Amino acid sequence: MAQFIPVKTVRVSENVVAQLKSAILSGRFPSGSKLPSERELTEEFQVSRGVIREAIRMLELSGFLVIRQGHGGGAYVTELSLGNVGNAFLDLFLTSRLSMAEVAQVRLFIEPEVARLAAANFDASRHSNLLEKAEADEYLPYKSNTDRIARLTRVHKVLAMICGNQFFEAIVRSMLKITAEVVLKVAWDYDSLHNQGEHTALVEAVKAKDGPGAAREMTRHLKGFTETIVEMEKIYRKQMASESQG
Amino acid sequence: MAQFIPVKTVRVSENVVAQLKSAILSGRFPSGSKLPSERELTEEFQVSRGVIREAIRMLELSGFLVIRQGHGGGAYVTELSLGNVGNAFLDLFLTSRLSMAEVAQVRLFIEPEVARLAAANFDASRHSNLLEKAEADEYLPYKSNTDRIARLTRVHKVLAMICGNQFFEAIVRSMLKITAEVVLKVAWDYDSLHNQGEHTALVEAVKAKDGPGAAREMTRHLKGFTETIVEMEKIYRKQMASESQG
DNA sequence: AACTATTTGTTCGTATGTATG
DNA sequence: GCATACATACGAACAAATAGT
Repeated sequence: MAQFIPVKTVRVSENVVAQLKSAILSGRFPSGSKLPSERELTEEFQVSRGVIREAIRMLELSGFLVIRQGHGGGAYVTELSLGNVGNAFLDLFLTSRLSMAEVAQVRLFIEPEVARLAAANFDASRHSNLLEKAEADEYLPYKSNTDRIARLTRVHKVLAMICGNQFFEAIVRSMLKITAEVVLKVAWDYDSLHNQGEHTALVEAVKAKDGPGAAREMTRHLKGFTETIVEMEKIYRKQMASESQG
Repeated sequence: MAQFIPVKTVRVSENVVAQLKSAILSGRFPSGSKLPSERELTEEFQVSRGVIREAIRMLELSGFLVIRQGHGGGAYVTELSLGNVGNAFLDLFLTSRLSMAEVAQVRLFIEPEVARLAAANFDASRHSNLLEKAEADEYLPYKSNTDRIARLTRVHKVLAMICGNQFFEAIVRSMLKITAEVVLKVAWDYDSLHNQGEHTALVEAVKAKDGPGAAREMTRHLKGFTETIVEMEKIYRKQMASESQG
């Protein structure tokens, strides 16, 4: 006898999410196009506006939509960003599911390979400006701490982009995001992390398309502050714990 | 003159999300505890139900909450799962932002290292049963294709767990998720991917705590089907494209 | 610079579904 | 079976933002 499958009472908003998502994936709503307005969607789906809004909120959070208010506004389909995986990783770190020691171990293994690939893939005409500017900007005056961190991580980001593998790029950016979170909140002793010209040899090796050299320099560079950043995590965790008391 | 910063009109539901999230992170709502009911939250935050629901929906999607209906139901705080990053990666793949070639390149680089770490970290008393069972189950009869795929990936998952770094584990599981998606939808020629006993040498090396051997076996194993899986992606993309027409 | 139209943002009241005891 | 305590869903209204006239 054929088994009956238990009826999974699925939330209406989940159904709407699934339909909209598959419509987007199928190309019916290409990147840049606009979804029907909330009121039109209520008619098409025959559900209330609250349901539509929940669905849109979820697709917005996943990075499929950006919402604009007002005349000509609405839900616009957008290119998925590599940054989204970073948010998921950051949440794991925030809940102490991931430790900085683990992040550091992965960085030490992956980033030298990324540097090697970047060197192999380096094309002076396309990448020179980007890379040189990233390094040159590092020690220019900065406005805010956020700004400061952004500059110190830029070389790593650019290399991840040049390496030609977006999976690697997403991973690297996630690790940088976690590292930045800690450094920013601890706000302590940035310059023990980076000496002036810390990235120079690395950048030179990449520009010379010297893969092994770039990998070696990246390893040296990362080893230089692994212990520091792991120490910073302890302070960070304490800080978070005490903030929640006060 | 001090620059004025444009007033960013933040959504009320975003504010609620931020407050709830920080309350959870602070430990005020530990894993397993229950948030106040929607109606109570309405009173505490002084906002409407709809806003509360949007906020809860977002926190649910991020993996912080599970919602249960009925008496004694409500929003329960839950441990964040490593699987969440997998969803973000899968979305990137679904939107063609990521190719299977990129996934394969990362797998070939990372999984041998994971195998090496797993071998180094292997503790017979804790891991033997898990690992042996994972391998033994591979060629047992299976009920569904989903079931089938789950079994073929189990050894990889177990090794990622044993390796002792959850960042690596999250990455490996993400790559397996994408691979499984393709294999499942193409539903074609599973057995060209895995010969009987494909994982035996790998598992033996790990049990012998032979790191380099485990890494070598993993490399051999992955090389064996890299081209196949990249070919399968082409079929997969075509299939998706034609489905959206019909 | 003011007006108007469109669309999201937010609220409230109400009704229904679902699981526990 | 029934009461209770939840989430789920609906509909009508008004507020706020934004682009064009």
